[in-house]
Amino acid sequence: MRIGELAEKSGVSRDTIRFYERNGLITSCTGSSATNNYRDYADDTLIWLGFFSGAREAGMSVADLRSIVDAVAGSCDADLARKVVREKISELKLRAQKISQAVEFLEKALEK
Amino acid sequence: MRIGELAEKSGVSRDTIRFYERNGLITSCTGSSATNNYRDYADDTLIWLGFFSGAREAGMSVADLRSIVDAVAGSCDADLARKVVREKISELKLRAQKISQAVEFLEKALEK
DNA sequence: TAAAACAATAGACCGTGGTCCACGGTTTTG
DNA sequence: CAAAACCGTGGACCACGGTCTATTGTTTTA
Repeated sequence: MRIGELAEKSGVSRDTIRFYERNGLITSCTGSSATNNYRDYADDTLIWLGFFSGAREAGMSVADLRSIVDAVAGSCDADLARKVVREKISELKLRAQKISQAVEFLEKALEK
Repeated sequence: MRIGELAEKSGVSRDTIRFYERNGLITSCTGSSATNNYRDYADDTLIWLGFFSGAREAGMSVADLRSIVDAVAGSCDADLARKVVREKISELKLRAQKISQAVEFLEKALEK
């Protein structure tokens, strides 16, 4: 899949896709048909991009995403990978708590 | 209360407090004892700062906080104020959903 | 009363997360 | 085959949320 199609399907702009790639969130094999150097993306890149968009809205940084990708896809050390992912999960849950507290504060403000 | 004490008690740096004030999140009456122009904060500023810290971690922008403060403290129009606050609450809940989804994605990644 | 601690302002600076050119090459399409 | 549509790179630019510095003025405190 080329960048335009990926952008279209994922709802992530070409520029942002290139930005993510520069930052190691995704990879592309430069098509083997050597006449051009267009990026070629695997189908599952779409899945990842979907996750990234949601995760960004959930408050994760690009660096966070990077470390997840490195852990999961990099497959350096399975145990370490799991540890990284679990860590990110608990960070997310902590953030969810902060949200509850903020909601609570605001609801109290409404009551008054 | 002067800025140093407020910073100490709230855990928010002096610079950030002044930044928040510049951005309309808090106000101070310049002490009436006119020899200096030191900021003087009401006690409840501490409460607000606590909320702000949590809300920032929850992913709210300074502009979001500004509109809440304007609505609640500005007391322009009570109904409108409630509307603004409810809106922010639902934004927060949406974000919480994004978090659940991200957690779900990551937990699935762990299973594999 | 002198030094240390605190405060004010203005403005420079920083990382993050993109977004937007400009320019040149490649592919598609009518 | 020419024009339109697409892609690549590099670098400028942007908003956001602070943070830091310099300079000057005010309190505290020993």
